[in-house]
Amino acid sequence: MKIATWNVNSLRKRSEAVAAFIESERPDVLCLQETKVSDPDFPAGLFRECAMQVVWHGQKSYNGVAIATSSDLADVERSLPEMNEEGQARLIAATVDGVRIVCAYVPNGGDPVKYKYKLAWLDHFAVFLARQRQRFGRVVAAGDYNVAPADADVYDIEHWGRNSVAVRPPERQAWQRLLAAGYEDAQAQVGAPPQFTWWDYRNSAFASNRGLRIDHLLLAGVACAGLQVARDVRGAPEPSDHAPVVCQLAAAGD
DNA sequence: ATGGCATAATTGTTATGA
Repeated sequence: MKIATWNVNSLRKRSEAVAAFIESERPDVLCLQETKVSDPDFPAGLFRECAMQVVWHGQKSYNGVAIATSSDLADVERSLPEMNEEGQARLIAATVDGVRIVCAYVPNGGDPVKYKYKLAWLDHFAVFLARQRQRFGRVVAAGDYNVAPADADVYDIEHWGRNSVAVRPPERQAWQRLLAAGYEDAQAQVGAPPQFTWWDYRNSAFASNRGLRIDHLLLAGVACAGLQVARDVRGAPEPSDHAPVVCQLAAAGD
């Protein structure tokens, strides 16, 4: 099974890019974040034309997540339990071919006022992931985590700033608690050098490869056989500021 | 220290992102 995750920064703005990515990469599962579209306006036809089923959980203007698959979707869940009072659409989960797929858009928390919400969200997410693993056994939790787990996941930690978003100790500790819920970073499984997944729109950050690795796939009960960042997608005209990450799962029993 | 750029909401300007 090939699983891709991509923060598209507006699904409607990126509809042609999404169709082109599906056409070229042919993922079995595609997790999308920052769809930025309310549920009645969700462009489901885009996925029908690609022969994919899709489920979504969105809101007006901000956030929004979706899971598309060329197979069948079952047992769909929306929202993180106990974090729904904020009304932020950041989580959707579904089962595809016996693998539980979790698609998450973790709060950015760049604003100090919102940082507490990010940390609270991550703590609830750790509990959610532990329960998903207990219930389903085989889980892939993909998405934009807004955490660069190590300094190697940052182009230049001193230039970015050790007190800047995505690298502060509390959010890195929260990331460790996600692993402690019984998950392994697909990146760690393949052992290759980490690749950035996000580059600022400003100051030619992509051209000079000043990026962060903040989009991840956490695995429980399954193994990653190959992991790639689709950098060409970030280099295309009018791109999202994130590139897709593509994970090939090892066949069951491997 | 701030802004750079992009997007959605609107249609001049603000909220948000990482």
